[in-house]
Amino acid sequence: MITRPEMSISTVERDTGLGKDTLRVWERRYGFPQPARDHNGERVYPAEQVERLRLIKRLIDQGHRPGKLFAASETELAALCSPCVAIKECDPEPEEKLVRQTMRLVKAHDVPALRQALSQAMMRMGLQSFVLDVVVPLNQAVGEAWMNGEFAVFEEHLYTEQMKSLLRQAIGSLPPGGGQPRILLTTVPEEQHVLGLLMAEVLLVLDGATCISLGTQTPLFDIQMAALAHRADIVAVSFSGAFPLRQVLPLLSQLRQLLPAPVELWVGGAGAQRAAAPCGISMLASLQAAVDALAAWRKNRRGCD
Amino acid sequence: MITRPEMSISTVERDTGLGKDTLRVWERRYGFPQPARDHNGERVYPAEQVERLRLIKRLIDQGHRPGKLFAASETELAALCSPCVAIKECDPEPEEKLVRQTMRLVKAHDVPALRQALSQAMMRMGLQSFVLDVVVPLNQAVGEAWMNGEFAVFEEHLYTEQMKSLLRQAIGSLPPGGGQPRILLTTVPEEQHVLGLLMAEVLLVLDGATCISLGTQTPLFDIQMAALAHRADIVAVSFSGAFPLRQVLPLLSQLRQLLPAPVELWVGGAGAQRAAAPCGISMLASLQAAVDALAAWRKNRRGCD
DNA sequence: CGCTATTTCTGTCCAGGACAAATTGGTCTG
DNA sequence: CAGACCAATTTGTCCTGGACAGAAATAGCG
Repeated sequence: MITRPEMSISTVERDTGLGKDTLRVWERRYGFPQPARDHNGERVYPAEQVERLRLIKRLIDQGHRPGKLFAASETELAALCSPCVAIKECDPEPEEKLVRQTMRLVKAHDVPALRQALSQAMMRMGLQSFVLDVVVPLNQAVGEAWMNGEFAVFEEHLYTEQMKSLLRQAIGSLPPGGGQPRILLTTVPEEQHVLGLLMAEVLLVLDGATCISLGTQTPLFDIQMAALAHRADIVAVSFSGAFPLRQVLPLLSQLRQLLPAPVELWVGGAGAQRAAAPCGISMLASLQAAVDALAAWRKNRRGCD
Repeated sequence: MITRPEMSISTVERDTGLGKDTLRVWERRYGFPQPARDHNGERVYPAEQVERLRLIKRLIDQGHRPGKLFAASETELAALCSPCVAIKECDPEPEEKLVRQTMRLVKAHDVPALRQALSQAMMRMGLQSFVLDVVVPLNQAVGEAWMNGEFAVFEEHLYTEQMKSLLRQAIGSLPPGGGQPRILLTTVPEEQHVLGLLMAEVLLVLDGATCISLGTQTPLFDIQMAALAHRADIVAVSFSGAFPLRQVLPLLSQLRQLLPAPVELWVGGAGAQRAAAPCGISMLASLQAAVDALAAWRKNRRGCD
């Protein structure tokens, strides 16, 4: 039997990523959410309101304004489900078939088949093509499916976990490569999505760079120390689409200031595509851009030395 | 040049894991921390106070009372550095040597050598012994080193990342194993440490169980849905030592209530060792206990069927 | 000494006010 | 009409200070 427990304000904060203050001020200003109160006067959020909050959060992270969102009620669904479905229709390539098959397997919870299908495709297509032509659109498709409610959170987790495992294994099987440049990969605190980092690492190692990955959520100060300790030529950080856009630029400026001038700062991920690049920071709009940037670095460096 | 930026209250919250409310109430009650104020009257924490807060948090998570901690000043250091150093002295086993070597390599930031040393040891000792006799004490040693300030955060990240990579690769190279029981592995929201889960997965897969990992931070409700969708016999969650002890039991009770009665709930990790087990929940004090529990499950199940 | 009742400790919640940064919209000028 | 500049609005976060429940510690008693 499935029960939907009611949630306290801190549980909702954890679950939606919206701060307590924000939740309270929305209630005060917009009249939503409107939680019940327990015997002690504390807010108790019904599951359906939390669901809606998650949706709203996602849309806000995409650039919508809260004021507009709280006005509409059914229109939201339209604004939500619509994006770029049309593009897919006219794309019956083999990669597209693989994407759809993968989605089906995730939905069917068939882990062995999922694993095998992805692994096989990777072998067949080669790593670079697999990452660029399959993993990228797949991530996007999974993200959209989650937003539409077609995927539950645990299904997205399942996919992510399998893909992480696969990419890590691929990286491990590559020659360690002690070549130039030395690239430090990580994310800032609060950003826990690592898939983009892994994809980048695959491509960069394939091109002979030395990658040192610190995983996610390294404090800025420690990124600085790590860059020095590992004599990194480049520090690469990634922001997912879910990362609050407002915080991106201040964080990058601070990090840029912390790093020595000769160390380049590369920024990738969906969050990077929506922010303007301050001086001294390379915003990479795609993974291909990262590969290009690597080539450019080498060309430039050869000229300098 | 290394600069130590001053932090806003939300930065400190991110960095220390202490809530804004807690920080403010500590200031009000204990007089620490005592941040400066910016032109707008907002708190600005010096880096040294944040450092101290991190330490205090760690000690509180270990069971110390805040009231005592705020009283002492130099005595803390003693209470901090002391634990179980003595035990190490009388343990010149080969595993112990490997642990120390690994610590040295992390400290030297020598990624290739670190990778090779761990990989070699894994091959030589075999997976099970490697996990039980090397990874477990190594994790503990790294944790302690971090607490003592011997390791920086980024060094701990580096170690964790390498170990995750290694264990994942090991799991990938094992036969996928479609045997009984089917075990769903994950952590609750807020708990982002995955190493314990990976270690458990290695041992359980080695013993022929089918493991489905959802990675970290799955909402309870989704754990429930995943358990049903994957027809799990067992749900295993892990709590690190850094997880607020107070929240463990309520979360477990709620999860236990969500899961069907025949599905067992196993709890591991340092956080599990310090909590009493409610009815219907198995607290596993060690990884060995997990292996034993697996054997017990099989014995019990054979009797039932 | 073991067990219960009371007190202290401690984290989290609440209300409602304030403010700065970002966005929007309007107006004026070239 | 494009673009620059200023005003109004929106919006997230911070603040104070009070309250309270549950855990831990202490006291009291059989």
